Amino acid sequence: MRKSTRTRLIEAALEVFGERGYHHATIQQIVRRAGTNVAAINYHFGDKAQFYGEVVSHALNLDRDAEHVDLGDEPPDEQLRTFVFWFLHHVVGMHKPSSSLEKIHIQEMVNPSPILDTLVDAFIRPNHMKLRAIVAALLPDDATEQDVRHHCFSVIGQCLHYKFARPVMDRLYDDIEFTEDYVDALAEHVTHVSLAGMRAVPRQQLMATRSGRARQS
Amino acid sequence: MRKSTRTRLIEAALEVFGERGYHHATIQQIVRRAGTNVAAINYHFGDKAQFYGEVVSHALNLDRDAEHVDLGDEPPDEQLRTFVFWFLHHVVGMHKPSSSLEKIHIQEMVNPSPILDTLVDAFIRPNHMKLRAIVAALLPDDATEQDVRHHCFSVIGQCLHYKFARPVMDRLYDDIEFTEDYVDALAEHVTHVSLAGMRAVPRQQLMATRSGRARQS
DNA sequence: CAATTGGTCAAATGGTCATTTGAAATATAA
DNA sequence: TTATATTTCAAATGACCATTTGACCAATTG
Repeated sequence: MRKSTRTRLIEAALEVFGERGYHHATIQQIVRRAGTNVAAINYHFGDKAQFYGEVVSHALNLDRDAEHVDLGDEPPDEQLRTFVFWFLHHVVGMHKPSSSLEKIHIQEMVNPSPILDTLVDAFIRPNHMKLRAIVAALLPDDATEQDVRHHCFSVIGQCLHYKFARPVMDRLYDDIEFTEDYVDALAEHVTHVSLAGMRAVPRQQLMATRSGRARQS
Repeated sequence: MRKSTRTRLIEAALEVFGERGYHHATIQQIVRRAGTNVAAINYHFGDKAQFYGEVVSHALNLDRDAEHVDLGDEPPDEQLRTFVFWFLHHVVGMHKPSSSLEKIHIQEMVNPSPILDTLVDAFIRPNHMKLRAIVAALLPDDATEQDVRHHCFSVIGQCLHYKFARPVMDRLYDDIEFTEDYVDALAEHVTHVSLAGMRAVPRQQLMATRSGRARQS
């Protein structure tokens, strides 16, 4: 027997919401892809917002079942490398198509909806904590909470830039191609910069003289 | 005499497009702020798209007249520090309100419109080239084109993350406040990581053994 | 069989928005 | 002043969208 309308709707919506985001996705596009009509949304889910909630829950369940990045028991610098490779390939990569959850993750960062809270709790925070543990292991013992956070954000920020700034990059350079090997090279670069940043000595002594700069213009 | 309707429209639109982006800004909001009505847009500019084009041109002209970051003739590492402070405070900072052009820059990265080409040519590329020059001066002479680009993107990516990921950061940590001093500290951190990444020895020898990783899951 | 239920459908409704229209007001030129 | 062009306005139009409605179909149940 054919999949139930409800199932087809959720699967179609997963794709469409991932491609266009909550606001730009229209019910029409979803029901057309699911081979039914708009009233089915109202019947099965109430309205668009509740529907989106169901779709994200479904994606989170799929994700729970999927295998996650395995950091093994390697030394922390190797774990960082593994993490960055995983993050760039799955969340940013284009060739190996990101899961719908990861696409929705990106969409929600760009145009947050109320569901972002759920997404942070169920998906983003766990991954962030994994990274935090690695960073904390790499930094000196006296590193502050701020240091740990900032190094985490440096890692993630470098990676996500290749997602968010793609339209700009393509205009700055016309020879960029995100092949699998190229993403490998990017991952190696990000790992290299991040590790160097964490290993270099702190620079607290400079802070005092610095504040005041950049207020020039 | 009162400013012309045309001028008031452009100034109001600069704010509204900066706050909401092209797609989410409505003509209503703009004309209300300008104290006129919707027909004025059609009369003076044709339609919303052309109007937006005029607004961006106007912002670019303002920017041309404004003073830019002065990198001086300091050593390149100091120039990088200056650049990062400037970028974080102006493009990312919240307290010192970004110019409308910088807000539109961000909006266009998130939801590109056809105007992005213009924006890249007139605003983004010049700044990128400034950063490129600094990065090239910091890297060893045998650094490849790819290395230069990637280090540029690492700098910018770390900075922009504090703009794009704010909704997520606020949910991960409830004690972040983007005061002026905090942005100073962020800038110092980004500079530190970036400099460390550029000074550390290349890692070409690792590349070969790396490709293949992260294809595990 | 008849009646109820669960599910699907095409069409209607109502809201938001950009865009157009035609009249009114204001400035400019003759 | 009169005539002409420019600018503003309130209201209409039409596109797109989410949501609702009521009819219709098919399976289930007594």
